[in-house]
Amino acid sequence: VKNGAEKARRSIGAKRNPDSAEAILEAAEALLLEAGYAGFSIEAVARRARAGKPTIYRWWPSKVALLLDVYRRQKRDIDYSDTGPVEQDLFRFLKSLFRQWRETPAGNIFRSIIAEAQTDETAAKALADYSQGARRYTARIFEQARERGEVAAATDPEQAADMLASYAWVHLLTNRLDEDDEAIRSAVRMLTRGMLAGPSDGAPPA
Amino acid sequence: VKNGAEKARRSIGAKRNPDSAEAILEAAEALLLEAGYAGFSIEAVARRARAGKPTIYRWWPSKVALLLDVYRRQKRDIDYSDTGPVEQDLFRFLKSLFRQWRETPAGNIFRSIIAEAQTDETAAKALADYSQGARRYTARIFEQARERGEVAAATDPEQAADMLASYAWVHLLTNRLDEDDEAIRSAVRMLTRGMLAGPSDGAPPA
Amino acid sequence: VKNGAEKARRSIGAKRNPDSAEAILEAAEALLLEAGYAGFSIEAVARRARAGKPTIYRWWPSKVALLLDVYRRQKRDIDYSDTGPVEQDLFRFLKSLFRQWRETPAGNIFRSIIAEAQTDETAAKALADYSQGARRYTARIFEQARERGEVAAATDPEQAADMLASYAWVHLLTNRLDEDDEAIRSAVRMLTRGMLAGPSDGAPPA
Amino acid sequence: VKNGAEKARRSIGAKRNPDSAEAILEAAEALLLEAGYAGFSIEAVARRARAGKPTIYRWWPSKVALLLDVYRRQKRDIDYSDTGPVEQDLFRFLKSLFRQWRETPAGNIFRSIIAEAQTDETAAKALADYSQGARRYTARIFEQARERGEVAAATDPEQAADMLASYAWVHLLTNRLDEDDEAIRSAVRMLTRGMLAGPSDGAPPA
DNA sequence: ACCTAAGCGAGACGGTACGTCTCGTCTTGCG
DNA sequence: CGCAAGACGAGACGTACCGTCTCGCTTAGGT
Repeated sequence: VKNGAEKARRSIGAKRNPDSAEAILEAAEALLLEAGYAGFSIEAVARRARAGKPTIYRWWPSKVALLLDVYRRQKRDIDYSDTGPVEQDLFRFLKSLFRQWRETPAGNIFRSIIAEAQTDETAAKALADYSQGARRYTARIFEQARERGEVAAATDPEQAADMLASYAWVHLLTNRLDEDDEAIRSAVRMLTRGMLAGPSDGAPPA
Repeated sequence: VKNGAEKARRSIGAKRNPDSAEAILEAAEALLLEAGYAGFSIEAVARRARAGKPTIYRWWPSKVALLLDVYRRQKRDIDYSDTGPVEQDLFRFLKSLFRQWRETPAGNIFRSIIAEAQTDETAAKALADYSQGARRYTARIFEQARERGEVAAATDPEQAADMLASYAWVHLLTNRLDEDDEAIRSAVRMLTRGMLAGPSDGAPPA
Repeated sequence: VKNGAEKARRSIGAKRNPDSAEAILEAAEALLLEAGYAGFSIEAVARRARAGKPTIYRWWPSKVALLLDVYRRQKRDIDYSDTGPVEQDLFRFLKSLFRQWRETPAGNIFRSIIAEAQTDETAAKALADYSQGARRYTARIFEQARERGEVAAATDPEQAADMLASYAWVHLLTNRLDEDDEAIRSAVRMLTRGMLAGPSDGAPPA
Repeated sequence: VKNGAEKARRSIGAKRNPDSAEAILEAAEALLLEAGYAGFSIEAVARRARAGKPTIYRWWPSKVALLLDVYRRQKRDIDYSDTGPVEQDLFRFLKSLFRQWRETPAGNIFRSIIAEAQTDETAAKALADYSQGARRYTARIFEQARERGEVAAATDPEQAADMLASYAWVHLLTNRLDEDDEAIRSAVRMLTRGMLAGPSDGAPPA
């Protein structure tokens, strides 16, 4: 990224050197992009970033913590608009999330994180923390809809966000991010309107 | 399983020794049950099965192949009853699925396969095949419900099964298999009735 | 040594803070006493002395320099009495030397210096200087004995001191400082009377 | 040593590959020769021998064990002849030992071993075992002399060997392997005849 | 009845990565 | 300018597995 002949980074005193953090995150991202998760090791990141391993371990207690930081560092371009109607909001959200996961390294990084969490206890914890935060954030779409009176007062926004995220995660994990608009809309419809037969046979009551 | 003092297995001539295969699969399964995917290594399986590593590599070209064999060997005991009402069927299904995942190696095995599928192409293919089959199978609950007129004719059973499976998978992957009955019932309700506000504020239209 | 709750030392201006030097030397000494040379690292000394590593490096350019300073700081309490008879003098000398090496940091410090001198040129020089001095000093026991006519006029006091010191050093280096009195007396006897068979079969000629 | 393009060594079955052992010992020796003890690390040996670190740890439990093996592997050209007279035997022994220590890597290797033993517990043990063996071996010179009636029956051969070895070790450790013949002869004389003044003033009783 | 072929357990091999330790250098911010 | 503090790049430590190899054995099946 910089010129290869750059000077070795040094300590800048008894505080974190942001250059090192930057170099480490960049190296991690590049490795994930070039060689996938298989090529991603603390050793390799250190080598590429010209950083000492202890420097990485100092700031990222585990591989996943680093991975999550790389994931977070991706420029987000997710459409979280919660202006309603809710079905439109959800469609836009899923559409833009799938696109980002498809077209940037973010998707593969997040897949790696989920995979790692199946092996490593601390990874599982880190993922749980992260996904709870994300869930809470997404829940705002449902909260706004509830305030607008669009969805039933009894709806639990977090539960709804959980359901929504599950749908997205599993599509990511099974390489099905290329669903067409109709499939996504249909999934949203099931979440919002359910599937029970009614007077108008499942049409929205209103 | 057998007595610990058993004789060392030997070759039974120029053909595969089924006792060894059995011992290897059993050891693998036990490791997955006891320590999860983290404790699952060819080295550990060989040690526990008192088998040579080459014997494992001879018959299972990769870790994933062994994993998949262990998975296939699992006995399923899931309640797929589709007698209706559909919400009851779904509740029973999730309940028994979560229990099996919690109490047998199946959960850890399945988690492992999902994790491995993020890296390994074979695993991805196997997972795709398997999950499509499972989805189709689960879809029967919704098909039956449709035939009984319980759910709207427009409901896509596979799509519904996909949604249901996503909810289950993500709970497995994030160590949330211990949801109480009310949470499961609430998730089922969201799938079946949706969340939109109606004349009776979210009550089922019928 | 001091109360653990003491305030952090600070600079006392643009000159060396003797408190820090003192704390560093004390910490180094304590570490050598407690854990031997294995536990002696600049890192550990700094930690224990609550000093910054650069402070140590500022005043002691190398590990060896600090080691030598710690050694010089040791109080000696060796019985150098040269009143005769010479075998008694030598026995008392070895006895008190072994005791001091066993019971104070001096033994570990000296071992460390010898070890370091095998690698480090400065240490080798310092050790050579020191040991020559010590040899000359010890030689006085033999000189006095010669003046008293106790030992042969041809005896080279420095050579004898060298032999004596060698015996002591090697016992230090091989953890054999706990020899009983008889073993020490026997060693002294070999030095003084030799081992050749004589008219009275090894008895002193006189 | 061999041509650099040699094939990678492989396992030769469930038993030690002597080629690997050889390559490791050669690499270790070369490193000690070229860079001294400072450049000697398991890591470096493995790199140079094109061996895996575990292969080294499998056969040499510690750095010193390897070091000792390298030392033992040196072609020995020590004159252990015990034909008498004993003073001649001892002179020849010391002379040839000093020469070997001076002119081959053996001296520096042995210095390293002694140094390492000051730090590492297992090293100390290994050195103790080795030096006891060597002492017992050297003691034979004195035993033979005793059988010939040359030295007093009360002489303890091991004690004498200890004294002799101490003199040699300390000369090695303090870079004094270049003593001239007279100094060595004089040291031997002190061991054999002692220093006490006698009727003939220290002359041999016989 | 012999011989060959392949499977078996065992375990060593060259590697790579792990997470921790200490090294000696550097900067900061306070006094 | 000295000081405590502590981050930094570097690299060794000893361990765990990886996937491959060869050994010495055992048995089955073809001749």
